[in-house]
Amino acid sequence: MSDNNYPFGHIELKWQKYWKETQQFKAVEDTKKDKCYLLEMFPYPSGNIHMGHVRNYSIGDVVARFKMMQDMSVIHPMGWDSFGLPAENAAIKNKIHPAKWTVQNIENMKAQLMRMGLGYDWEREVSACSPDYYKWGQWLFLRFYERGLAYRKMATANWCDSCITVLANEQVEGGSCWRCGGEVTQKSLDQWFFKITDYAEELLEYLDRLQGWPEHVVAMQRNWIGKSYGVQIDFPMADSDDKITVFTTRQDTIFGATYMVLAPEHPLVDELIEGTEYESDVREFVAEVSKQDKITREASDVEKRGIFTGAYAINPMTDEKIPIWIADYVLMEYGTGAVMAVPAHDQRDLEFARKYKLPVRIVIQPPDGKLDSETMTEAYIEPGIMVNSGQFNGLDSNEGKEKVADYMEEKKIGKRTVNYRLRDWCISRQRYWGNPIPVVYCDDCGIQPVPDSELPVILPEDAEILDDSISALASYEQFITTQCPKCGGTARRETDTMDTFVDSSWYFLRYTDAKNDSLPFSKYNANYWMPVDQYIGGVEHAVMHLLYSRFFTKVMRDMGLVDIDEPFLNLLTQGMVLLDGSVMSKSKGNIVDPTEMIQKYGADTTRVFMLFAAPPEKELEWSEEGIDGAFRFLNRVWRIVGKFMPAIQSAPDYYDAKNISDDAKELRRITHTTLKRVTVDIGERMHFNTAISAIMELVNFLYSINEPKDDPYKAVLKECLEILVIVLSPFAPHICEELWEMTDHEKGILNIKWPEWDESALKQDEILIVVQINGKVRSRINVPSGSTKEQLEEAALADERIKKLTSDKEIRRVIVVPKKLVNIVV
RNA sequence: GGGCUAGUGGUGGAACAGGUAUACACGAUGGACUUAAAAUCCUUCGGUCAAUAUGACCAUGAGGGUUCGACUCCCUCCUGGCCCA
Repeated sequence: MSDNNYPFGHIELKWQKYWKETQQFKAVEDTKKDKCYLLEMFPYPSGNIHMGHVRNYSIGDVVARFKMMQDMSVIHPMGWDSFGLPAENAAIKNKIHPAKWTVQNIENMKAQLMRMGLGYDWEREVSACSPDYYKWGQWLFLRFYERGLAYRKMATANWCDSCITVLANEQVEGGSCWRCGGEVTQKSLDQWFFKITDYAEELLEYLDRLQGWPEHVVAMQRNWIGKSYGVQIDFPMADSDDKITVFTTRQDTIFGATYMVLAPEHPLVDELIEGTEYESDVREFVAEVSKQDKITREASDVEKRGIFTGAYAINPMTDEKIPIWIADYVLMEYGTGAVMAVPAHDQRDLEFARKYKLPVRIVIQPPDGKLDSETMTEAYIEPGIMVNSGQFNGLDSNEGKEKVADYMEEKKIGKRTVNYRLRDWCISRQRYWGNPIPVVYCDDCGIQPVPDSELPVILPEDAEILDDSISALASYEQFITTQCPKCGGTARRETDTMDTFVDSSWYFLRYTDAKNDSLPFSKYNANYWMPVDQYIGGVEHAVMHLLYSRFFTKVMRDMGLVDIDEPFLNLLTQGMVLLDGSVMSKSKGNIVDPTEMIQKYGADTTRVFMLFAAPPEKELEWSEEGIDGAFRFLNRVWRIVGKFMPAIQSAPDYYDAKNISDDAKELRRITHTTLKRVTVDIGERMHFNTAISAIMELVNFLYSINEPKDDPYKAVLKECLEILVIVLSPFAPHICEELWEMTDHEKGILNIKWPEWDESALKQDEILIVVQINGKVRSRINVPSGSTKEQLEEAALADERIKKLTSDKEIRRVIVVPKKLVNIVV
């Protein structure tokens, strides 16, 4: 690198110091201004920032600076998602306490973010593992509990027999324990849940109002909630008074239900087999299935396994006796844990029926052609004409659906219901490094919430973390043993901690009032800043984090803490930064550290390079090719401003736009075109790569013009350079602050108002029109910019080349698109 | 397996509402400056055929379709990526 480059090291530190000292990014609740809440997902403090952070936070910073220059009251906070498993792993590996490890990492990463020149209001910093934050997480848990939204039930967790521990999902690798490689089974434990299903309908309904969200994220959430309309049908048992309730959306196929299938975990299973010849085989099968994880069980490419229970049910429509089976592909969590199997019209049922030689009966025929129940290998799942269905024969199956449901309701066989795929949120984690669930267990009084006055339940920092075979909390006696808040007797503390998704479900509200010590946040502040105007984060959070945050917001609204329905007005889901085709992650060891790049080229270059590489929502395959180009560009800006400095210093402040030379007019046109492109690209499209390329084009143009001689031209040039520095400043803030100061302006480009482009400056006298023959470009003509359709057609047909090419042909049609093209069809 | 998403020159990408495909940049090429190099500045660069030109044809993962006109809309397929409580 040569000495001719601009001195970025000196400049960047100078302005970072200036921003800090003058509190440029302090957020103020100013009711006279429009507010703008700009938020990027807070990072997990893993130790160093990575390229994904650089991308995410550069985007946010550009928008924040842009909004500030548009004279809005901007809040742009930052914090730390600082609870979670990696801290515990690091603790075991490096013999360092998670708290210490986390605090070190935060310090380090905070310095790195500052070195990037990112403008945050650090006074509002939030850290999930700090007691003054997790206290309010516990407080919220208790409010959920009071409202019946937090409850305990048995649920399965991943369990490693040789490590004698619960494993998080990410610790299970292909069905085996990540540490010992031993078999992972499913173990039932009492766990805490949040009743998100109570809000399923509202979470679904409000999706339509999220106009500022990408459609695909809305679609993912809609599918996740998975609302379906169907019927709950009671199937009486053949030999007892019991009944089995199933949920189906295809009640029109019930005449084809030739057997039933229960989930292995179904509570009725024990009863059905007890004391029968099938008992031992069934129990063995149930035990085996319990080891399998649910994704594999639901997958349609694995062979289904099942076993007959020996019991029969009655199909209430046909009065037939049908066998009851148990199979791995039915899950207790969905619907009622029991299904009526219609092999002719459900693929999984068909495969199962073929495997176990169960009867297949066609009850829907396609409109064209006929199915054969003996030979069919593909279930027919489309609508058709009902057959073998008693009084419903001949009906269209869609119509039949309603008729069957009506009949069932009338005969009290079943009733219409709505089913959701969404399940309640298990927030229990059998881990140490998380927010303790504020509950105690008393032998006499049962489950007792910890009183508000005793919050927070402090996570003991002196607990020993020996290895991860058992949660450090669960083995720490001083923590466990406590007094019952009700009777004062000896009681045990809950040792589960909360899922870290709980911490991230309301941190955006804490930012609005981060130092409040009597409430999670004040209603006034929350109402002033919320909702978040622009949320930016990785697409990998499209469902869970964003759904949980929406849920929390609605619950907090119902508690009266805040008046908004939805937390995030506009959402930008940033694409991943990939290396060799997969996400950069510590576990894969393919992290690229941005520090080196900042050292070598500076923060401005790093930011420009990152944003120029691709539009934000696209995934980005990492490559350093092009970093030189970004650096070269900033140097070109530096030099061209220097070159024209004398000219603009002698320029008058004003010019009459109607009275300037053609050259000046052209410069002015390009300047205002650039201003418009950048304003729209940042403010509306959020496409920073094209904004930067527009600025590059302006700079290229500046290199092609001559030294200005007359005063009006100098004044236009001065305006051009000012606009250049302003529009570049959100991307490369340090160099632009410096250039702004150098060109005789007062310090602090953030205090400048973002200029508005002059629409009249964009006009061109002549524009280029394409002339096509049969859709192929055959000529280009220059026409006055205001030409009418008729004038365009006339000019196109008068063109020499077009005349020649059409002379021996018959013109059938002429299509004229004003300002674009003329297409002649021959 | 389900859901979502992407595929354009040697490379990253542009084309915003169906209207000039390849802007901007990287890289490469040739040149200017220099004793030389770096830096800087300028030229050329999708493919095939041409060599007369405002030239022809082909090209946006593959194959079909709609249209005067398709990277863009529809159908089928192939290949990557993300998420799955």
